[in-house]
Amino acid sequence: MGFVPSAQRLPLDEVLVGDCVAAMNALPASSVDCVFADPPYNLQLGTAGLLRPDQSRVDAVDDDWDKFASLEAYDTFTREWLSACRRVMKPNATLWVIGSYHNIFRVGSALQDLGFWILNDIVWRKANPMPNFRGKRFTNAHETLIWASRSAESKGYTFHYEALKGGNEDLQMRSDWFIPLCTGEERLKDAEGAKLHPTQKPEALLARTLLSATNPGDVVLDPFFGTGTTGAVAKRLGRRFIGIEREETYANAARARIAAVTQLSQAALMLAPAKRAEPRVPFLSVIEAGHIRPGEVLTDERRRFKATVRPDGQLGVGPVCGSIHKIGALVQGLPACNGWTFWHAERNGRPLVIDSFRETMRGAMASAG
Amino acid sequence: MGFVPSAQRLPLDEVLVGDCVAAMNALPASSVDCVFADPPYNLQLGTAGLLRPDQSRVDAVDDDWDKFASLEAYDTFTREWLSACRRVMKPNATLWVIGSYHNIFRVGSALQDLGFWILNDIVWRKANPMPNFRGKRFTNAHETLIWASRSAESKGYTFHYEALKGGNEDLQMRSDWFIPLCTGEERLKDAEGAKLHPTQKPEALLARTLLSATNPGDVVLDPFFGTGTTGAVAKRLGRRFIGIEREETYANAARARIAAVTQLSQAALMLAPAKRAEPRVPFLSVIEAGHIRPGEVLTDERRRFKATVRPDGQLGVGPVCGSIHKIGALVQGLPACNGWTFWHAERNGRPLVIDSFRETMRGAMASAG
DNA sequence: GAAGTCGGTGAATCAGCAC
DNA sequence: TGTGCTGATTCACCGACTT
Repeated sequence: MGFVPSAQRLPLDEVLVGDCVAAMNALPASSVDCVFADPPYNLQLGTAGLLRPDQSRVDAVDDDWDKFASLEAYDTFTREWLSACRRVMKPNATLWVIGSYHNIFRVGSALQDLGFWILNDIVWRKANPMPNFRGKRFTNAHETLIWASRSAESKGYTFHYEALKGGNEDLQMRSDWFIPLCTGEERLKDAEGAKLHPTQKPEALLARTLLSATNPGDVVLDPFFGTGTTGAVAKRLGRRFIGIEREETYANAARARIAAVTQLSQAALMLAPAKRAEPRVPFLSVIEAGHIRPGEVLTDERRRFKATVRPDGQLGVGPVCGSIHKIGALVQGLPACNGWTFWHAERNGRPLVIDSFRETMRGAMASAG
Repeated sequence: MGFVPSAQRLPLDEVLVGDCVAAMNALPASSVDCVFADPPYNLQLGTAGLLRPDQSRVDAVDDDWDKFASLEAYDTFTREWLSACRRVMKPNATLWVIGSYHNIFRVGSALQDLGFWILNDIVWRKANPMPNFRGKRFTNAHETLIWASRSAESKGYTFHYEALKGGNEDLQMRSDWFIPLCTGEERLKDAEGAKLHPTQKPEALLARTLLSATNPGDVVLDPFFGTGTTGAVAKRLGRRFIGIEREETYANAARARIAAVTQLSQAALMLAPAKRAEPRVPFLSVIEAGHIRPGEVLTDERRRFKATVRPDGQLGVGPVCGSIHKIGALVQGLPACNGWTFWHAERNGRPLVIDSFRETMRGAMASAG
């Protein structure tokens, strides 16, 4: 432990190096307004390593800090750091934790057991997730954040409802957020150009949490500071931070990163989220929404070709089945085909292009991002 | 308990009325292929009731079945029904559970503790969620499903990867699903026109889970059957079901609802054959069929590497010979290689991937029965 | 300079069968 | 049950490079 902060004074806008539980226990009680925590996920990967289809190796998280002997050991660790957080939180402070299905159920249960009161679970929908290379599961395309107040009695927590609504085209901000991964310029690299930290979070994610649940000048504590995304965003948004990080290398990188950040003007602090490209609509969703029935026969505009709609969102022609695009190409003998503009369903005695159903769906999805 | 099923016979396509743990314990072990469970959420609402902005009262879930004395009582209940499910699941069966932040962390922790192996967490993004009337939180716009196999060793579970991909415009199905709430015609009403069940799930949600993770003819168990959405969808998709429901009123509504459902045609049900189920074609057969000549030189697509086809179906590079896969890995210096997609033969002056010969062979094999 | 191509990569609990 | 062989498998984005 390289620091001994006074029990009276908060080490503001500093990165403390050491074990987070010990460091938090050295801070005064009831002293921070918000906690953001990105704890180890306890991934338990296989020993063989995962290969991509091109035989390159996936650079997975295999760091020592993510290794726990058992679920019980992980639970003990979780209760300890959550308890330490709770002690330093002001009565109306709130806590954010991010995790995946590997750990988030353990974390959620533990914080309920400790008396935290869950306000929302938030889904970070990744714009560009890693695919599932083996084709054995659904693409793991999201992570979960839990937002909780210190207790059920903490009614006075900060939540900028109106600002969030204004930044969301006057619709309430939902619990599912669509945000890209941290890549490109934003991703910190080491001298060799490799990623400096395996799990650096996007600043956009932190920005939305801090804008939602803190005021300018509030103190934000991050017990798993890593390369300091929380600190960088806090400084830019005019919040104070306390970072705790076990690895000196990460702490140093975080200090340099934060030093380069400048605070936004007060006026610029509440930006509207950028508009995303039009949402992609799976053909299966069009069936699920009831626009097209399973078993219905689709044709081209001039009714020369026919195909049957399957309940899984594929089209069938005789024994062959595939996506709307693939089957469209097949029946025409072409290398490719846009199924949305090729296939039609009979409505009011006339062929209606299925792309019109997609347009309808997009209208419904617009409010949901 | 109004039923005593034989330990030998499965009560298929029936609704059993009674406590789900007792009912499951009366079923034979290792007998069902899939479980879908929508347990009580333990909502812990305040006693005052929630008012909309126009002062009308929100018709919230306040039924007795959703009341538990404490988190511990809810955990005990959860472990009991999950254990009973696990006993009746076949070794490669999978379990789906749906919940919200009130209960899903308890459920997820409990099933991990019991030895289930989480395959994915799935986010059901609601197209039309109820707004947050007080403006104190984010709109609760999603629920979470956990998909788990019976144990980490259950590698042979059903997952229709190719069919899902085909229904999603040839992209892997992600873990976030956008599906509307159950409303309108689909929502069951009582004699007064009020909703019959407070938490009826949309059939589209069940359809996607059953299409993903079961085969036609599979047995799907639902221990919290309610008004029988699982049974209705299972019947329509050609699956068998076992429903267990405590309330006679709901069970009767479910029976009537399911009786009115007709199964989709066999043609509409047929799933795309999984790629791995396609017949294996030895490389030697491709030579024997005359698609490739012994002595012919194969190359990679860009003609950087060369190998000679031997009459026994191996490839030779200088003094070394081996399978198309082994030699492909060798020349590239990789640990492994799919020779079918790596090697090309010159046809019409251009490299043609040898996998296309395999496709041709498969077509011939299929038509030959 | 613009447009297109190519390679790299992201918190991953990611095989099945014969012997 | 363990070992070893065969073989099935990826999407969105970014940056560097080529045309």
